Amino acid sequence: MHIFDSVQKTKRLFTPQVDDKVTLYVCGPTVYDDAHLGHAKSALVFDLLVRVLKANDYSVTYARNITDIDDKIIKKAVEQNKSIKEITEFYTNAFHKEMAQIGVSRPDLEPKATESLDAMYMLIRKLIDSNHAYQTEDGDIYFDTSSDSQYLTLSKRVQNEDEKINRVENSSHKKNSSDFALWKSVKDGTIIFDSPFGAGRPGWHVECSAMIEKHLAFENNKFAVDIHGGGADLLFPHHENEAAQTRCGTNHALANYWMHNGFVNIDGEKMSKSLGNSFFLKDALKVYDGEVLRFYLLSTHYRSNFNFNEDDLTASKKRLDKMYRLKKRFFGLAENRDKTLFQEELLKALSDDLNISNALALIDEMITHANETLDTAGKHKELKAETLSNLAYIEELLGFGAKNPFEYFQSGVDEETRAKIAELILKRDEAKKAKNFATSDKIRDEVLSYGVSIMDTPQGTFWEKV
RNA sequence: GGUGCCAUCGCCAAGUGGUAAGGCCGCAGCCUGCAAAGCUGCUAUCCCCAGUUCAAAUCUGGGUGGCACCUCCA
Repeated sequence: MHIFDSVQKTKRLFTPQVDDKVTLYVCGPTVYDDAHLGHAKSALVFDLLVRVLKANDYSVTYARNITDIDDKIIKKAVEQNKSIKEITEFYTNAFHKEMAQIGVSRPDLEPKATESLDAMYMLIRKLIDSNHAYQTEDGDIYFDTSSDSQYLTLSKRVQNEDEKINRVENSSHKKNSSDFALWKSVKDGTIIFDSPFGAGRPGWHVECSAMIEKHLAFENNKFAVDIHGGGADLLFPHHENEAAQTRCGTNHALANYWMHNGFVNIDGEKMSKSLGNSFFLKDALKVYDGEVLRFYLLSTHYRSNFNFNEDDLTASKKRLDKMYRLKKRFFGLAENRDKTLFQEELLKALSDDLNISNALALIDEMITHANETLDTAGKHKELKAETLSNLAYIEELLGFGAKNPFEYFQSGVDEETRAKIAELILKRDEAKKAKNFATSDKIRDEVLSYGVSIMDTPQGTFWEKV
């Protein structure tokens, strides 16, 4: 398997540190608001990565944190006169529910900041003891970036001298402008945790380093985790700072491979609250099927920026429809799990830094070939077995096609309408049998008025929601 | 201003030295009572200029045009 390492900026052969065991850590959401399409994209990308790693016979331990200590959470709690816990539980539950709707499996570990304070204290202690961190007069603890000769090697950033001077003047107690908070002492009497360093709350960056150390890292490994992932915007400063903390506070580097997913834009615009709420996953799910969203958001390479657009989504849906129509032709038949050449090629494509475009092209070709063979030789036993196996493999590896195909095409249509459509189709079939085509076509128009299309097959007449 | 990324058919999108995958849309045809679905066929030389090479979309230099990060952010 090959992975593009976004720090070394090159595609590297993936080799775990320990045998066939892979540790993966991905920065998860800060639970102060609803998940947007960007959260969905990131979760989907690493969900796919885990599936592909497993298909390559790796044993994967995947951790994605929940940041439930944060200034924005506190702000919201104060605004809504609720407890921190009420806010974080609400959004954590919503996150889980929405991720499930787009087929994202739960990670093996989902550490919360509030449950990892001990690990943070330990790391901060080590950093202070080794002179990589210092406490100011007012109780804040900062990481001393000048103490780390490798600082900024991750994001390959060059510090701006002018800015450096300005910031030091603005922030009275920091030694260097780039120093970042490990611990913020309480100043306004809001939310506090009692730590050995006084009351306050941890900085964002230290949460991840500490959780990785607590849950995934082995003391004497060269790297704390094999792969560290997250959105492209996290490279600096978040990952840079995480890496510095781990490097200076433990005896290993943070990650061997870094993966950063591209951004989701809406109709060419960067997502922002001023654009309204259309970018919330929950709102997208009101309009589009979760699996269609999954397919669409995964349909382009994970490192590219993604432009969310309704026309493209529609085109993408048609591609998924085609797979389900093939599944219809096999519905009810027993699954077969023999490994086929197609499956080997599919895995090979995805093992090349998750090349989804090549994978989807292979799927399209497989579908076309299966349809073609089925059209010309309906009772092709071998083909049936192979196709069933292929569809099951796609479901496992990519999470596409798990639904009942009839349900897939008819989702969102209420019982009453379904009954009415069924009744009309029955009438039409009678008219057709009597070769009364004027009547049957009239009935068809009536069926179509429900926003569905119908298709006559050897197995009978079926309808799909348009 | 600093750093970095990108530019492939009407649209989406692979391909990083060996002669342009796939999907959507469109056109023609097969199938069908007619449709729909399915199938078949057709449609680009890769932003511009210069260079390296037997060979470049792929490498180098220059240009033009987008975008991202540098503050919280997936």
